[in-house]
Amino acid sequence: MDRQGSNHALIFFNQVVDLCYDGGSMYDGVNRYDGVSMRVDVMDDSEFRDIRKLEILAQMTDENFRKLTRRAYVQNFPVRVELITEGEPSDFLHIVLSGSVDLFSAWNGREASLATVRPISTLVLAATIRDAPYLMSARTLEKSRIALIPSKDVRTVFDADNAFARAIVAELAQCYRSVVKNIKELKLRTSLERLANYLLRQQGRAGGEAVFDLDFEKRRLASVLGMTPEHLSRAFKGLQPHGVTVNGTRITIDNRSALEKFARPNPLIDDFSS
Amino acid sequence: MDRQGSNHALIFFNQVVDLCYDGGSMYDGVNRYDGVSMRVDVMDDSEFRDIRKLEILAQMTDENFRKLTRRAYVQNFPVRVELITEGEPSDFLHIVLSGSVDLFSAWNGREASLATVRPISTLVLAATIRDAPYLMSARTLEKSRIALIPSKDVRTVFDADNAFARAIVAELAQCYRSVVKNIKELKLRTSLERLANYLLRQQGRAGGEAVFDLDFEKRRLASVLGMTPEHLSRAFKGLQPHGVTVNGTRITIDNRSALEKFARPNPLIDDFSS
DNA sequence: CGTAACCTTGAGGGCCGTCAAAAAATGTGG
DNA sequence: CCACATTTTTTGACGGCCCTCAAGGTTACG
Repeated sequence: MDRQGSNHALIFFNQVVDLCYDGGSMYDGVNRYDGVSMRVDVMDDSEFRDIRKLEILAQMTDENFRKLTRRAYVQNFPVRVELITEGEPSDFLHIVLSGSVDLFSAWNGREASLATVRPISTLVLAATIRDAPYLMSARTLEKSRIALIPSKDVRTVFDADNAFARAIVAELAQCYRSVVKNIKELKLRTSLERLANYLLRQQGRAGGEAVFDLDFEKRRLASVLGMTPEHLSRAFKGLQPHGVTVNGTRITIDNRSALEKFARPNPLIDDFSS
Repeated sequence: MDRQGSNHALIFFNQVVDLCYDGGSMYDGVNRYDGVSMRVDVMDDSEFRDIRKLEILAQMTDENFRKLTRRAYVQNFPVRVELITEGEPSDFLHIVLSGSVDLFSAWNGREASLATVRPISTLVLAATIRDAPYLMSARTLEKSRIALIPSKDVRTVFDADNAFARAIVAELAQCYRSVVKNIKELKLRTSLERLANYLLRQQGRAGGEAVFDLDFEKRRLASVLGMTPEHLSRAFKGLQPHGVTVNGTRITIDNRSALEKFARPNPLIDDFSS
């Protein structure tokens, strides 16, 4: 295992040159951001273990795992770096190891957040599998550590390793279902109802406490929920009669049953697990 | 091949008893609909060939195909029959052989169309794979012929047949991407823009003719596009300045380039193929 | 401590939904 | 094929939801 790690180290640094300092490379735009340099690292043992824990990688053979990670590398990105851009070919499968990433899309001068990706999971799996252009762009929401696996290697191993292929099906089916829930929410609920249900879900994730913090800025929350920041601000006021108090990013749910009565949460829209 | 067909015939009729006339079966409610009886048929040779053509079934071994279709059967449904109901366990993988099916969802007294399924493709693949409850309901839009494969058999063969598993990944990735496009459309476009782009797509499907017919009723189109029928009626008027004339279900696009200028179609939202 | 984000608040207006009723289209039984 | 009932579509009036623009307040960060 140690030797693998060392082998990779060399290859990773080759990749650094290719990917970060070459003129025409995918990531050459990164250095725009305040002159912050991206640290590119070997994928060390603990990271190997982290990645291996990913559901889609856990069951595959060691040999195929090695094939998959041979040309892979890990990189640290500062906040607000655009990792991928919609419309471009999907050169890499990205795996978020730490931090968080915003998936968004733009059209005709407008922009909308579509999802947030947290560790440890993948970006743009579907695009990689279909060898199709990205449908969404991605940018870091905070300092993030991200593994990049060449899409071609993913497809090669996908064709060779049945456990990997099956794991990907499960992951994709999960992703599909979560997007369907998103559409249902957009088409069936008003913005006030979406906010109310979001707060209920968030409270659940925060351990059910009556007081908890929003886990990202309101401007983004507005976009995720499909509304403007101004409207979100008013929507919070609109939930006061239903037992919600807001102070900065701190939310207090004084009366959960009242909020539930208004929000009418539904497992077929709000459950993340199934 | 003939012998296969005959063997299945007997099994199908056993299934008929189990599924259509038993008190507690999934489909016993079907006969509610105006006393119309569902015709349940053997899956004859031509239908075998049709199903086999389905991308997700084309590559699998004959033996696994037999396993998959052993307990499967084919049924004719009249218009407006609810085939599946959201929240119920996914007992069958449905394959639309002819006709068309509306996928929709309801919450809190509201209802929205989410997609239309046309031959030859599957419903609820993700639910079947994950052995999870349906997220959407489905009803026939017209007289339809539908094959039903027990979900358990799908999962069994999925575990045994690698070609099948891979084909399902491709199909799921495709479905995922199409749902993402749907979300982008909802979040980034106004209803007028959604209608304009829908007309451009529809014109393409109709062979590019300047005059073509809508392929389903306006009430449903409104729901698919995320608006009310009344608003759709006004939206059509709103597109007149952009070169669109409407007469009943007949659409005339007098000035495609003007419409495109307004609609700004984008392959990352409007392309169905990629 | 100052700059630059972000958040809030107000005013105004456009988009879009609801309700109601008339017109048109569709389906049904004789 | 016609007459009738039903459903769909259209139109009008109205109101609420939600966006835009602008300004002031707050927070975060160098």
